[in-house]
Amino acid sequence: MTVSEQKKIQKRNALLNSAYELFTTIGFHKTTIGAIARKAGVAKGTFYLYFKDKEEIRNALIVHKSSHLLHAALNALDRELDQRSTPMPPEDKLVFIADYLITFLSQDVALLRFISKNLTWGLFMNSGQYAGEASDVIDFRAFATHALQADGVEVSRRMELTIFTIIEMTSSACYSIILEGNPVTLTEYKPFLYSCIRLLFRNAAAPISSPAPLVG
Amino acid sequence: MTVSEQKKIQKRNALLNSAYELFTTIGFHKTTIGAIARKAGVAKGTFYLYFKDKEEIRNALIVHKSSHLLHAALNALDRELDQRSTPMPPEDKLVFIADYLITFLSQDVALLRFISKNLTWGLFMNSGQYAGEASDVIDFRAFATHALQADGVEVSRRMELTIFTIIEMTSSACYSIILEGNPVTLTEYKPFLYSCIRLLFRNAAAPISSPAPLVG
Amino acid sequence: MTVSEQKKIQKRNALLNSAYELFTTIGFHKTTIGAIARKAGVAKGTFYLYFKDKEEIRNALIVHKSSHLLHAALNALDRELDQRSTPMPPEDKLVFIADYLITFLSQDVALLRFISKNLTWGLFMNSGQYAGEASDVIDFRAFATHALQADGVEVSRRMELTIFTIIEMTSSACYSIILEGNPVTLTEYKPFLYSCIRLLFRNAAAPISSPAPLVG
Amino acid sequence: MTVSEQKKIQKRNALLNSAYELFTTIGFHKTTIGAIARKAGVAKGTFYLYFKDKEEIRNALIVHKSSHLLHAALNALDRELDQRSTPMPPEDKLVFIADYLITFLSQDVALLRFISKNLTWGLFMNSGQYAGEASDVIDFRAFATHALQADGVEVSRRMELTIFTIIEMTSSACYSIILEGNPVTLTEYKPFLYSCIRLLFRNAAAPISSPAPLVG
DNA sequence: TATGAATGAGATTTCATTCAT
DNA sequence: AATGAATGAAATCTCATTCAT
Repeated sequence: MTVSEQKKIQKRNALLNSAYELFTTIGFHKTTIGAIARKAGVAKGTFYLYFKDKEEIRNALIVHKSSHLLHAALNALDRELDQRSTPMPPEDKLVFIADYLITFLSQDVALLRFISKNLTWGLFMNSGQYAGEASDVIDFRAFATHALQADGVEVSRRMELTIFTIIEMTSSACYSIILEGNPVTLTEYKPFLYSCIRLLFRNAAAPISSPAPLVG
Repeated sequence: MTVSEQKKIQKRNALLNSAYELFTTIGFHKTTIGAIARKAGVAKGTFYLYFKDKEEIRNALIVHKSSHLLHAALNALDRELDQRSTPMPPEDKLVFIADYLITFLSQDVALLRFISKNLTWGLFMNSGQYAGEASDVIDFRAFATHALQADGVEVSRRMELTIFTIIEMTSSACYSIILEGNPVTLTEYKPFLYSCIRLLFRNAAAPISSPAPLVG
Repeated sequence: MTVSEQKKIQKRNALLNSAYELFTTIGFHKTTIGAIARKAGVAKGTFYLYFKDKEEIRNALIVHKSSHLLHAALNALDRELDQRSTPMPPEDKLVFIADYLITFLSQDVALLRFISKNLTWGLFMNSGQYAGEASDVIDFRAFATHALQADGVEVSRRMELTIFTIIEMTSSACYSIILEGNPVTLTEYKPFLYSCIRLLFRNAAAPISSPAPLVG
Repeated sequence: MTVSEQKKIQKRNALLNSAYELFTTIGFHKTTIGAIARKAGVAKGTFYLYFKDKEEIRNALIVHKSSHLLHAALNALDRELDQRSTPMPPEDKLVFIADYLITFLSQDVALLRFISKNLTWGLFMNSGQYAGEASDVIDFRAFATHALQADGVEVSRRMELTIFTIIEMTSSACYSIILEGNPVTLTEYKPFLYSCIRLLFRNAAAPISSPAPLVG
């Protein structure tokens, strides 16, 4: 990589960091391109050499941040698995990842607010156009399918819907609780949430012929 | 009510309708106050006689729309109950209301998009500042507590959390599915979702010592 | 007319005058809307209450200025006719108007440069879209036709083409001479040009088989 | 000529062609130097090694294009003369060249629009500063003088003015007609225009006291 | 010579808000 | 109470030009 290429990457990163900081402090709409450039230490026109407009830099950030986050969670799971002598049941893995993400985001509210309810979007959608150079972005659904199959779990249609539902439930509930502290504290909510996750997961994993009795 | 008071209310409503139409078609941030006034057939300055700024009219709309929606759901439930000879179990009531809301919103995507993830916010929060003159807004949590108690269900802490979780899960999942048609169609998803709601509800309603038999 | 309507017209005129002065001194493209507004003593945003963009104010000016000019020429002709005891032949009227316009424009080079080669455009074209409020704009072709017919001249196809050709020849040649002083002075050129006009006019007015004598 | 000199000329030509295409399609003012360079396949900075600014490349183009055009017309006249057994009267030569130019430009409206009313300017003026390296540019006035003298026509002051007037009349009228199709079609206008040219020319060539017969 | 990243002045345009009528 | 002309700050985006490589 030439020196000038390095400089370009540095500038791009400076712009991304600057934009992230402004978006999370004063908000997307109140952030001006001039402010992003100024904070990044470049001229206003330079911004346009790297991004078409504010939307583009926001999308790049969402992809970038959510992919980073998921990687961190998976790495943490790997480390956990390495330390154990016994295998971890799939259900526990699910809860482990959920717990990692929730804990992480509760400590970085700015990040939570930013990727907010875009988490699913960020992960499910970006195999497509926005992945761009961030080719390390993960298709979470494909990943989960693989992981479960590797653990001997049959990924039925029902299981797919369950995964989807768990993600939505978890992200939405935690978003509310972390940001609004309502109706309980996160500490109090966590065990309850995990029991819900386990409940739903088990129900999906169970053989249909002997289902958890759903309706009387 | 004097004629001039009637005129004031008419103007206010014209502004609200105009704003709603613009917010749902071209978006909140791209909607200008000038456009709202023009569409409502009043002068720009008149806007400021009724609302402080764009935020204020948006909040008034959220409260107004979500309260209307919930009232419609409750009315529908009442009509259903009137027609039955046998009482309806609380669990069925929950599913009935969820089904009403989901069906309604899937037929009015603009409304869904508008109140979007503000549903909880709109209902839980507005006992406070935004209820304002729209004093008919419902505190859904209080309502649910009352309704369940009236049905002889003990509203434990666990039940409260369950209600909260069900609302988050339902609204978040349906938002994704209706707007993105992903990962399944709404028709396919509904029965699955309702089985999840029943599962969570029963689990909360059941005595802890003898949990709803899950599986395995 | 209310006071506020008067003020609006004053502002509009202030903007037109300001734009004209700047267009003729520093040129259309180098003139900024900010400068027009500043010179007119109004805020930048006010410009946009009166004109869509720079093009629009330019077109308004062309129409305005060329229509004024033509009216002045016709008024001068009327005054001349009033003073005479004998009627003026059509050919002389043509030369009179040409002379008036050339003399006038040679004394206001800025105006000449501005309406420059738009004279024909300004007069022939603006029956349509640009006439706008300047409803006093003249359709020169229609006018000439009428005037000639009133003098008993038959306006044949050949005469129409002659009028068109004379206008083009006169405006184009005078533009070059006044602005570039090349290849002769205007004083030297005028008698020559008028003889050309007479030559072409007589040739069109004359019966084809027996041409009008040129000189004498 | 060294290889590097050849490359320089190629680059210069690439820039000229690129600029011409852009000027004639999107217009001079809307064409950016970046676009010219990109289309020519060179870097933006390279532009400045060949031309000072946009004005300079435009002037180079006007000189280049109009000189080419005139050469083509004169070559066509030469070929015509070669094919004839009898000499061609000067008046016919004038009409021949006018016809060649009009026909050519009506088939290349982009070129017409570009050199538009700059034709005279391009030819009369460029003996001076803009001729530059394009030393093949013709001084049309000098040329016409020579040609007429060679044919035995005395080039009086009156003849000079006539030539000038004919050029202005022809270019201005044809510009209007070709670009606006107004007030007649070119096909209909041509014979009329040529009769005007002949009329003016004969009038200049004839002894003042005994005018040339106009028609027939 | 050639490059093209970087610059930053400056142009256009929008719009919330005020205030005289 | 209602109007809407006027404001002018602020935002977006462009582009001629420079200069280090």
